Amino acid sequence: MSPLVKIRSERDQMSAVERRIADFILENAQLLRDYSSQQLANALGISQSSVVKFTQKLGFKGYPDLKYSVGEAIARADNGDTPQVAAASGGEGGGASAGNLWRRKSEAEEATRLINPPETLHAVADAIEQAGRAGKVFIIGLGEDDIHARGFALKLSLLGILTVHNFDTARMTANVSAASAGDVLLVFSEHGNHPALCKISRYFRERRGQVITVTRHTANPLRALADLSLVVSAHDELPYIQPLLYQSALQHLLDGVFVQLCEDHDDRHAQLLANLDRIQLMLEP
Amino acid sequence: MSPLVKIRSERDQMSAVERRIADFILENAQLLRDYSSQQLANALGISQSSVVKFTQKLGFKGYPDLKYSVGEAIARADNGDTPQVAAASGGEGGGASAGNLWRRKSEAEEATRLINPPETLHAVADAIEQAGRAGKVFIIGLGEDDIHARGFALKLSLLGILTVHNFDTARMTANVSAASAGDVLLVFSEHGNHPALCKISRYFRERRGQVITVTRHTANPLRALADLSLVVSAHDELPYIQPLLYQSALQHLLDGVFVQLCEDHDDRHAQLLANLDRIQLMLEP
DNA sequence: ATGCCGGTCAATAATTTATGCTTCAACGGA
DNA sequence: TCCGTTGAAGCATAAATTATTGACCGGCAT
Repeated sequence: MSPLVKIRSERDQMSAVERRIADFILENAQLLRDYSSQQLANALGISQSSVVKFTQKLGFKGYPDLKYSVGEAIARADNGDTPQVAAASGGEGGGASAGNLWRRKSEAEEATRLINPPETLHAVADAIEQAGRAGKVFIIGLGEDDIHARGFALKLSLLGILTVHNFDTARMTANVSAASAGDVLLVFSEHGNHPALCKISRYFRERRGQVITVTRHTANPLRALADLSLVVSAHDELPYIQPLLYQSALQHLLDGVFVQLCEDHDDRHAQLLANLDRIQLMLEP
Repeated sequence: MSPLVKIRSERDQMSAVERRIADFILENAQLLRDYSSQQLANALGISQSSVVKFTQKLGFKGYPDLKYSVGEAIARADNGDTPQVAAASGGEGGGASAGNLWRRKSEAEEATRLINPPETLHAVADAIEQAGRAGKVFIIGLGEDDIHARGFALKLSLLGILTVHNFDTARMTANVSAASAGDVLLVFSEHGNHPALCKISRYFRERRGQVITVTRHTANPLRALADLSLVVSAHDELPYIQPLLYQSALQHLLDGVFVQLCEDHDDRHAQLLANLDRIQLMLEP
């Protein structure tokens, strides 16, 4: 995976100094070739050890390893971009941004996949499965987040998992008072700092329920409350592109959980088939 | 020029030791990543200084410089066959299907892009833009289709386009009676054979409104009624995968329309920015 | 034969990278 | 509010990697 995508994806979680390093590398990747860790540190007015620690935190063996990887990424990009442009311009009018959109989405999806360990996905799927067997699944999201909340709730109900979906904090607060141990609350909140959602989550935990949050990959109050948290990485300078990336990456993440639910549990799968059949019948009588 | 080509071209004029270094690098370029100059020397049973001298003779600044260049060359070369990524993501539990899901989605998105001519996308964007300027945009979808209807309606309203969204045929029927020329109806229906939606569309046409349908790429009654129709292609044998593909491809299609709306009309873009700002303010007071 | 020359190496200097330790500031709980 | 904890950042230094120096050796032309 491209180190640049990785840096980009973790940028939001970084400290100030780390973020400066990240930005410098992202903007001057080509310069890295001639920079030692010390020079990079000087350029930013920070200590050399910070640079090394930065690289290690990202999972590289050390500074030379990062440098080498960035070199590869640049080389690949130089080669990868040209055919892409050709394909896009050959494809359709206005296709430049269309092809580009697709590429950006892929990056966001990949970055998102990387920051959510498979164990977490498993754990989330398991928690939902358990709750579906012995309790209830509460789902909430506001605004655009409601779209995903709604879609996911629909899917869970197709699997025969009882879900309580709300898009209104007042009603959800009321509903949550019926929660008990073994239940799960799924909170969708891009920025994770909506006070009402935090309150609901806290209340839910007090009632011994398990809280799963889905937010951006930042340190946010909501996520801090979670038993399990799914995180999304998606960035773009263009304000009308970034939400598309966020939603696409989030959707991909949810799809992953859904697939796992289907594949890990044969009975869920069977239930899904039955429900799909039933719906089919309803649609064309 | 590629360092590997350079090495090969000068190989014939090298001394014995140099030639052994050259051969080793040419045959094991990928191993170079993890070799220091000392390790390389050990592997060949020669001195480390010979390795350094070798690199300098070739015109590199030193060993790390050669190493970096070789890294670039490899990255450029194995453009296309990168089994590492697939293997890596396929490694973990459930990862196989995760990587596969991604591939299938891409295929569906591409297929969908291919069957929707850019003129149609343009026409749809234009129609919506017109309606937003001089009339109303009605949006309806049932069940899972409602998810997309809802999401798209939300986006349009961010662009300052007045939308009337319904997920209930009775209410929509009532609303549609307020339609007039210059209005647009956007109908989401995967299979396109819901009688009530057909009726609503017909009624809408009678009132001189423009009907845009979003359905599967099949001959279906709803699509037959459309002034403009967007179509989605997405197939999979697995019943729990196919809906994911459908939704993903559909979303991508809608995103394309949305981007076009943003990019073709600066004022819409400006409106979007203003609305995003306003929302931002509301979220964190 | 002998002096020159390119090639190699061991030793070592120079540079670069990695790590241990300290300080400081922010956060949360008593 | 105070205190203990935590984590980020820098400094000093150890470790490593890389580059250079100078000595040695064998071939070769003078």
